[in-house]
Amino acid sequence: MSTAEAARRGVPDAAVARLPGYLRALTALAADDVASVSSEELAAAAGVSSAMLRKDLSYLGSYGVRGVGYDVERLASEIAAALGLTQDWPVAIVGMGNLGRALAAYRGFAERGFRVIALLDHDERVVGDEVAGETVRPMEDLPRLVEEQGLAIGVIATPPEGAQAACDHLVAAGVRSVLNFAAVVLAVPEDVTVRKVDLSTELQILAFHGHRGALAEAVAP
Amino acid sequence: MSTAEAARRGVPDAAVARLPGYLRALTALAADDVASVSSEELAAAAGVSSAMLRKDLSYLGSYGVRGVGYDVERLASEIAAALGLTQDWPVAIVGMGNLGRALAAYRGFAERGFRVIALLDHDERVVGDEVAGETVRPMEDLPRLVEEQGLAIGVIATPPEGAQAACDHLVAAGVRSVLNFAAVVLAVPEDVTVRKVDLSTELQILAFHGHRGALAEAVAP
DNA sequence: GCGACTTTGTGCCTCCCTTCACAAAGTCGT
DNA sequence: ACGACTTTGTGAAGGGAGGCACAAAGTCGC
Repeated sequence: MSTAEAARRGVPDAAVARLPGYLRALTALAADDVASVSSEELAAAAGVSSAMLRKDLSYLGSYGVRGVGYDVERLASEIAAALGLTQDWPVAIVGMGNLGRALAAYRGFAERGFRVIALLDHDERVVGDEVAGETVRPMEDLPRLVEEQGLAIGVIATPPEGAQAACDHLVAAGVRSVLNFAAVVLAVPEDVTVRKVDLSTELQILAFHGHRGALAEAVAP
Repeated sequence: MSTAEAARRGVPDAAVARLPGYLRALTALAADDVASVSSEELAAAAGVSSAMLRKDLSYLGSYGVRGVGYDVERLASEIAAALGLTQDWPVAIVGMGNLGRALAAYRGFAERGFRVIALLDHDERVVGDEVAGETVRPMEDLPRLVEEQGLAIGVIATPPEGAQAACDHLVAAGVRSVLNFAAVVLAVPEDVTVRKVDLSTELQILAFHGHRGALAEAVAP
């Protein structure tokens, strides 16, 4: 089964969400000059069960060797290919408030072909400011960024009120992948993919578990 | 069914993860002086189906009125109670690099009873620095923060190499809820809840979808 | 006070994901 | 060259979550 076939048949979303974890574990192994790894070892490194790892990898193809395991370099490159990480992914960050500036300064984006090519804000008082060595641009620059630089991913770091407008700008310019840090549900055409990251939600889920743990203790000590 | 009963019976994790979204939508409605809302309307605001919303809420109890809908204030307060947001949740941020400083400055934490009570770092060259109006403390302060201030949630914003050590410090001090921004899988005792937020993973998932979209187009235009 | 209407709460069904378990396949020692 | 051993890849079973559809329950108008 070729990579193209696998992509056409469709990898379950749940499996896709784990692939980056496998890739990271493999990269770490490669850095330690490990040449080969079993599903058991790799699964432990990625924090999943070995059966799940094997099934996930089987969606991509047969890249292991029975009785031996997986070639680290080879598997890493296959996963990277499946994720589409062989190409460059230009990223723009919209909203230069506290969070936006933090994201602009954060090095995590630079990994794996994600390049922050522009910082934008709709507020003309912020446009022109220098943030993390880049000049903040107006929203009107978006269409040009898409056409001339192949901008593909937009990161929304605006306050909740401005998020939908920012998203609309991105979509109108042709961006079809959005990472949303604002605490709102964004409405988008169905060919646009949105992923949401919300610190407040995460904390509230943690609160539930902490709360629940304390309660369970009180009920059945 | 009382809240305590509901908590004992157990709300599915998938439902818990959506409760913060409902709560946020309700808070927005309350701010607009809306007194009552139907499952259809609330579901739309939270971006889920009405059937799912009703099922999720049914895990908490029967707080709706048939033929009418839900009382906004009442439901908000029931969800807040279920999530454990009636109490205060002191939070500590560990790791004062780029990301840690950003999180310290980010106001999103202040919502809903989450108070950042301490910023920590293991590097003595950073300890004592002023970040977002707070003095950075050494890791050794953790046990005291737990005992004297009820510290309950730890946020890990260290580089990947230091994340496990930071987590061990938190757990040893008695923290049982951890929000992990580092790109590693943390090993913890089973009574500790860890949630992971990873920008790189999110971007890679977006890359997959962008990639796949382009591929599907090429195959069947 | 009663009937028509609205909207919730939930039993049931379906689908997808995870886990189990084993046959297939390849390696390594002799 | 062959047999014992290891580890993958996958068919089948099991479990859980989401959607459907309707009975139950309460409101509102008359």
